[in-house]
Amino acid sequence: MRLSKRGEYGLRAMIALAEPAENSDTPQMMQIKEISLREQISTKFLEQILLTLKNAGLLHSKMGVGGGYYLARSAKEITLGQIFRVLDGPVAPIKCVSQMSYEPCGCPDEDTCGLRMVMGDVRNAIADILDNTSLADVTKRQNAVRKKLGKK
Amino acid sequence: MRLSKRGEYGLRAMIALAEPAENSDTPQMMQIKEISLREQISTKFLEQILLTLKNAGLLHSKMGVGGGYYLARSAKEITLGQIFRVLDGPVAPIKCVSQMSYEPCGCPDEDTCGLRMVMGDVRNAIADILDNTSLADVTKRQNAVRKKLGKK
DNA sequence: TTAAAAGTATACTATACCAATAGACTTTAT
DNA sequence: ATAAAGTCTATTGGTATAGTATACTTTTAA
Repeated sequence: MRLSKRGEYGLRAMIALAEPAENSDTPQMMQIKEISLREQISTKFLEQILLTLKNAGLLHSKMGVGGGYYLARSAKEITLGQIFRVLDGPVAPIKCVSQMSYEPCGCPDEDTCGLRMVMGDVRNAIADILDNTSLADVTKRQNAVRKKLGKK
Repeated sequence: MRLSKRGEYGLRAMIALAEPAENSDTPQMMQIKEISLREQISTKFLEQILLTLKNAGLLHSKMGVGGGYYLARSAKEITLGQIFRVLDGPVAPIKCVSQMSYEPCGCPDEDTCGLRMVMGDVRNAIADILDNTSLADVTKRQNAVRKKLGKK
């Protein structure tokens, strides 16, 4: 049940982009370098990832001097599920329970397949979290912990 | 969030081994061929998988004519989580929230990392299902559906 | 006692995917 | 015009997946 590095870096970057915007409604623009430095991610690799996210409509960008990336929508309207699916594909552990890319799995009878039932539960549990957690929820939670620990 | 073919086949095989034993307390023995035929799994590949499961202590076997594999413990006492971990490793989507094989993930500060918090939730949701579902639970559920649908 | 059934054990292979790197190209502000 | 920034395509090295092949050992029934 693994999150790939692409997924991890992409999620981290999106959270970073959501963070400063926290108290303003104007989208915060950040440069690739800025993010890669702060999150310790290979710049070139991050380039690809942000591009993918942009092509998927989750990010906008501005070219040229003083450019950068910014969220395509407000942090409340972007869920981790959306980001995850763009970078790592379906949430389902097995294709026969996938909503976005169903495929039969070769068991004798899908209707009575116990593995399928359980994996369906797992898929729903994961999707429940990822689809109901927005970037804003994440930054909110981070701040709560920071406050509690008296950090930064 | 993927279950590998090894994991899928292994779980399927274990469920198959749990099934006939349902109403008896004596462990049901099945041969590799029998299982591979019924579940449409490459015999040679399944061989490896069952061997792994055996070395992990979840299966026992009997060699020679009339031999086969059977569950090492009763179906109630084997959970899907145990099987999964043997074949596919940790349940956690990211190492920094893994119980069985923790590793830091390189974010600036683990305590306040939002991604880590959410992935921790995901890990717990998955583990909750997998560790609280036994092979007996699965076969029970299968039978309930069979009955309801009037199948076989 | 020996042949066949069955599991055990290693090694190998082809393919795909992942993570990262490289380099050339395009757009934009100054 | 030039430098800063994103865009695009290709390539690389490594690892994981999903098997296949082959030789070996143990057990049992004829």
